[in-house]
Amino acid sequence: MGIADRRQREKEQRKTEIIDAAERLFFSRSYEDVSMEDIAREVELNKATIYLYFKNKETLFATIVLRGIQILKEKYTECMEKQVPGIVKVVLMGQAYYQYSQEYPDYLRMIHFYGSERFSKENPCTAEIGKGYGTCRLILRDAIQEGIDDGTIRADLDPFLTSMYLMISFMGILSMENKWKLVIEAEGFSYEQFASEFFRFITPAISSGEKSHKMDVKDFASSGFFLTEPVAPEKEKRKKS
Amino acid sequence: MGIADRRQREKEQRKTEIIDAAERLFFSRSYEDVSMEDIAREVELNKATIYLYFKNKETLFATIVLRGIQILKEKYTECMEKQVPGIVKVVLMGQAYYQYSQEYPDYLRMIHFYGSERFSKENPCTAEIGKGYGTCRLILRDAIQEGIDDGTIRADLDPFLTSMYLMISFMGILSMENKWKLVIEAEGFSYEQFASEFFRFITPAISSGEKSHKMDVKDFASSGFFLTEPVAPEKEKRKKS
DNA sequence: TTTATATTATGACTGTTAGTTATACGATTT
DNA sequence: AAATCGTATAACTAACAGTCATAATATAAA
Repeated sequence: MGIADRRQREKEQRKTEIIDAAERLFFSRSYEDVSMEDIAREVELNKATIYLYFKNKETLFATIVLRGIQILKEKYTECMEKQVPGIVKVVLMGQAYYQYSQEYPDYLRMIHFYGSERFSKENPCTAEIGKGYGTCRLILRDAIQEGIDDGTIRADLDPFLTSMYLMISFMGILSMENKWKLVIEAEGFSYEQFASEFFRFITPAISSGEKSHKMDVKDFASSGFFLTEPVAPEKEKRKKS
Repeated sequence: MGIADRRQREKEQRKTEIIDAAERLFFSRSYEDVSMEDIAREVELNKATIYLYFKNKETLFATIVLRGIQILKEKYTECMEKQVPGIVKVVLMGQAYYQYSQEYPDYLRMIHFYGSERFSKENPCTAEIGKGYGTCRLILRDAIQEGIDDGTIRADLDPFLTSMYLMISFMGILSMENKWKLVIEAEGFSYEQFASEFFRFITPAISSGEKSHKMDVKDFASSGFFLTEPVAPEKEKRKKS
């Protein structure tokens, strides 16, 4: 009994060792630039051994992506638990996404890479990753519903659609960092400003314009609610504070 | 003289034949599922011959992506030439993107695939594709500037940032069709409604709230300006008209 | 017309990689 | 001590991007 247990534990530990080794490599190089040979060398096992633990390279990669999604889910859950109006939860979730992109840029890169085709939809991991992302969106949707109920979010919005639009926007803004950072900085913005300003841009689209809009500008802007100071439309004022 | 000309023409024709054959295959299968052998067979040439015309598979793929970008650029230019207020141009550009996604779903898929890493940034085609996309965004930025000048768009918005946010949102909304279509339809929406409703969602974020906001709702909603009728927040009204 | 030259095309090749298989090892059980 | 079972491995296959020496073909020169 104890022996079977130990063997089970050892097996799971081996699996974890493989994931850890693969993660180190996938964090530092792209999917195509990491071969199963490389991973085998990193974890000091034969390549064929890895295939005893993972069906294929895709599944191993997806397992790491799932780790990343899990962390994001936790961040969203924390936002939801805060005692603040619905619209503030929504903005907090956007900011949580931004913070995630700064804390775990490699997970985020892998998540986006996994989302971009080439990975089989039949793989059970794909469904699980989709479910993980879906959970985040559901949390966001609940926050939107709360905002509608407490009067801080436009009552005519559909919570489902709005949660989709916001998730897609968050994802888009933060998946572009590598690609468009230089363009953004060439225009005199830091990426942090770029992300922060997005919340100020989007708030009027969701705000009920009564309680919440005034609240954003007056109460939150000065108390660290937004990531940075607002950007004035004149170029001269764009320098990062 | 005439002979050199003819040979030049013939060479370019061969190149076009290769691109056309590759396009047919890349339209029907994914990047990884189309081999250079396949393309060679399709165009009835030896694989090595293709390498006389294209440096590598990436470059051939990118050449097709450029065709797609060119078409999008033309659509944006058309919107810009319309004699309408700035905010209407902006929404028209979003709709142009939607129409493009319906007319040329395969180009769009290839464009998004090209954008998702794995393709070398050193390849001159990558820069050219980036420039093509950049041109679209500049057109959008000009439309936003016009809207600010004619009072239909919030004067406190930065045209550069706003054009980025909108482009990213358009791209995001329309790159998700394959992935999230089922989720959206499970909620009782058609993808067309999903895209159309986005414009109604985003308009308050850019509208100056004076001339333009009322204009959207009163004048345009009933005259085909939006793609579909507005969606009421109740699930019962979600069926596609 | 014949020969030389340049361009275009090709079959056969290399190197790399994901994934498989037959075999060996080592711990546990009989 | 022998049989059993799970784990590990070396050697393999198949597929593919990209290369190269050689051949075929068209143009130019003799």
